[in-house]
Amino acid sequence: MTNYLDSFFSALADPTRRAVVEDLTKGPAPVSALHARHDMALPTFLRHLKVLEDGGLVTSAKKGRVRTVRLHPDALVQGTAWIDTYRMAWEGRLDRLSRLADQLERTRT
Amino acid sequence: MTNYLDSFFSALADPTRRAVVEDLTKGPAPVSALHARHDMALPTFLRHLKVLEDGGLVTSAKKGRVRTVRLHPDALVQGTAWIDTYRMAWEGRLDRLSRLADQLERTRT
DNA sequence: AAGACACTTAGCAGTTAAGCTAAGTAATGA
DNA sequence: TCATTACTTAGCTTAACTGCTAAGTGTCTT
Repeated sequence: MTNYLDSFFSALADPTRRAVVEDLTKGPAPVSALHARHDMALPTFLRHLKVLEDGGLVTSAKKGRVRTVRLHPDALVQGTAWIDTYRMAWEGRLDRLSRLADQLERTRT
Repeated sequence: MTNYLDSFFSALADPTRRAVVEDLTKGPAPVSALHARHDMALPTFLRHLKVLEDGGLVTSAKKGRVRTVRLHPDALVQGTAWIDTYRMAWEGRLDRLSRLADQLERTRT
């Protein structure tokens, strides 16, 4: 019952981490550049990056002394799959409800 | 910087709570019916329902001694709005990248 | 009126999360 | 080679989360 969705959604449940995802849509960036716009200690920030990486949202690679972080391809697509499934089920239900309402309406007139 | 997305995403970061959302796509249900399929104490389960309600995913109303829980209309739609925004930005970027790749390809030949 | 039913509240225990500082390692640049 | 840069690791504190049990409140049902 527990799966990668736990870590995907908890990764997004924090404003700092969502801001990082937002930044990364502009392109890959080194840790230090990402850290620059957040007022917190580097080790704390690195923990956030690890959470994003564990959640499958970003990947990173180190070259020399610089670690470059980038959005994981398809991360957001795959992550929304769960929501989309139940969103469709729910919206389908709403559709059936309105068809039912239409039928009742027609029966009455 | 902190907003309702924090509680929306953390509400979904738990398998029990996602299962409840899943159940509710079939229609509204009383607390006891939802609780029946989860092997945990009722107070614990009620806490999960509260997290879902705080996250704007479900609403509930009590009639007599029964509390009926239902999916909040548009909850999943609104909740995916954030992801969709950055998903589009990211996919747009990928599109630009592939156009660039095409151009480079053409330049070389 | 009394018992059963459907939550509800209160409070406790163990675990995980988010922040910090201090100290360490590996790669550059002068 | 020595200092600087760019992380990295270790360890600590506080707060929040997830589970429990025990006891309480209001609503039926008989």
